[in-house]
Amino acid sequence: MCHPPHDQQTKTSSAANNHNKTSKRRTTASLKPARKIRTKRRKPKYLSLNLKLSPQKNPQSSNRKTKMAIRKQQQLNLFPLHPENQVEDNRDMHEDNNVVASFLFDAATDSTTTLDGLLSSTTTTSDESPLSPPSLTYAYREEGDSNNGLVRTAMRCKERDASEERWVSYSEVVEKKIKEEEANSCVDDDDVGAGAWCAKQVRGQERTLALKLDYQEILNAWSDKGPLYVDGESPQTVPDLHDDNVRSNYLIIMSVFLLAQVGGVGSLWRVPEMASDGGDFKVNEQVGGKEGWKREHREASVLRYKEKRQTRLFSKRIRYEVRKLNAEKRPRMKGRFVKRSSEV
DNA sequence: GAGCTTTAGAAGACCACATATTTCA
DNA sequence: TATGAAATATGTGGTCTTCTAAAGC
Repeated sequence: MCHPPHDQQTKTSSAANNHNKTSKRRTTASLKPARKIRTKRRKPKYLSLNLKLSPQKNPQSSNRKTKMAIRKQQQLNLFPLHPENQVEDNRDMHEDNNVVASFLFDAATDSTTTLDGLLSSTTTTSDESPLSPPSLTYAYREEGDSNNGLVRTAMRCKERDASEERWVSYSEVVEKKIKEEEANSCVDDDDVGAGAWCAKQVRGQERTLALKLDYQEILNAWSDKGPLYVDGESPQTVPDLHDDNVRSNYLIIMSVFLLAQVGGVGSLWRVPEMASDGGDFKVNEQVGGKEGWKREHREASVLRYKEKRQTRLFSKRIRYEVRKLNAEKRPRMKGRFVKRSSEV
């Protein structure tokens, strides 16, 4: 259950208690100097939307204001700004995380790779199936052989040498590809469109092609596929990952989120072509052209996305206002509901 | 740098009960 | 097939506890 932000009063009171205890200890051990005041703030342990919630609540003091501001900076950016609205603040995060992202997605060296394959395959090695999509595990096995190596690699991101840059901008690759194809007089204008996996074309070049995700493209592609949340269904509804269509869409969402977190928005994958029925994603080597995304459709999608983004709400969603009212009226003891007295 | 203590804050548990949903006759 | 009763599931908010990352020693 997702609760609203904790009551500040509770926090302050418990903090006050702690301080009392501390001061007591200090008096007994007065010879020792008091601890220095912390200068750094801890990072949030878990992903929290708390600061996205109810931002308009009246702060009770400027102290609290600054506290909240500091904490806000620490929150993960669950819904990062659209690339065009990004500001410089993100730069540091990108610098820190791009290495992780590059390593995560560097696995995609085969043109047959799909997001599905990339995310679901965890044990494949090049020995087992040379034709199967390269797995994330395989990516790490370039350097190690642990099954959970990828995770460790991600965690170890700080240890990686910054000079070990493997991140290849998709646009660069596409440009190269287009130039090559233009040189061969067989270029298709729209080939830059969503979802071209062009590892084949660049294989053999100096660098291994990294699987890239075009963040904007994915969001645009998703914008006309309905909300991320399943409105009107019970909150217990979870994606049926046995359903190929659902799984594909779900994986895309997760990819967007993951990329937003670890890779920023600077350089991202291109999304595979989405079928017209909104269901499956297909890797189509003949993407673009007349069968691919039509310009008008894409513009409309972008518009829809922008509109949705403008009107996005971060407040807690109350499904049943009546229950809220009832709960508010319900008697409590130390925050817990208690039985109503019979006289009422 | 390892190992310990302290601090602070996120997350989750807890409660009663009205309402929603499902099942069955 | 329609209806109603019974059974079951769900959601709601304030406070407290637990857990744990980070800082300090």
